[in-house]
Amino acid sequence: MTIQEAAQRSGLSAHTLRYYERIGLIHSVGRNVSGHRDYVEADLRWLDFLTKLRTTGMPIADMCRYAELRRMGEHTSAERLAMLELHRERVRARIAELGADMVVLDHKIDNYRERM
Amino acid sequence: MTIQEAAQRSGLSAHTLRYYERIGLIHSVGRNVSGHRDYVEADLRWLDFLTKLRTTGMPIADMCRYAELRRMGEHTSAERLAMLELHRERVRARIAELGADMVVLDHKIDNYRERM
DNA sequence: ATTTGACTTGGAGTGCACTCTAAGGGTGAC
DNA sequence: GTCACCCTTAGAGTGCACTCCAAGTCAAAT
Repeated sequence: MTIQEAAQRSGLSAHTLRYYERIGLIHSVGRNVSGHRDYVEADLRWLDFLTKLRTTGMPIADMCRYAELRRMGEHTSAERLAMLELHRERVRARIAELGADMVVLDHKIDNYRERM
Repeated sequence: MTIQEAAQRSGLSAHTLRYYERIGLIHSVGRNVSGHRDYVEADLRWLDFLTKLRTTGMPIADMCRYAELRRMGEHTSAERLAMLELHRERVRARIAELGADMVVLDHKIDNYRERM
């Protein structure tokens, strides 16, 4: 799969895919005879997971750490699990915060409606 | 109220308060005899509201637009209401997205747990 | 009277996450 | 074979939202 196809399917730009590889988020994408990147399904699954971490607000630096642990093998599972659990807690807190802020927003909107 | 007190109570830094004023987010904070900023309760309430918009992800540019409409008076209520409703919709979508992503995160965590 | 420290301004600097450019090489259609 | 268009790399540039700095003013404490 070419970088354009991978970009299409992952929702990331080709620029971003190269950038992710450069900083170590994606390890060893294959190259074809002419040196072009050749993505496989496993790369796409990993990209999807990375994208989930990103859209839920994990910093790139943490994602790099996670990717590094993953490359180091099975014995890093506990640390990876801990990272995910901490992240989940942050996402949960973020959802709660957004929910609370939306209540304020609702009130503000009600006020506007009443005055009109 | 001094800028330090306003910073303390709003949760923003003094740097940020000056920045917000410079870009037009906060209009005409009073000055005391020596030219120092002198915040009043109404400023604090406005800052709290601004902070809600920020933490829910509204871009600074949109907040400036909202602040500008507010300064223009009552006849801009409809446009401000429309902005808030659009923003609320985005926040709702964001909460939904985070919730969906958290389900994936939960599965991933379950997988780790089972394998250990 | 001098020191300390908080304030003022305009403008420069920072960190993050991309995003693009330049220079060069490979590939497929005509 | 040549044209259009893809790919490669290292490195520079961008946009956002702050965050800090320099130079100067002012007020209270010693």
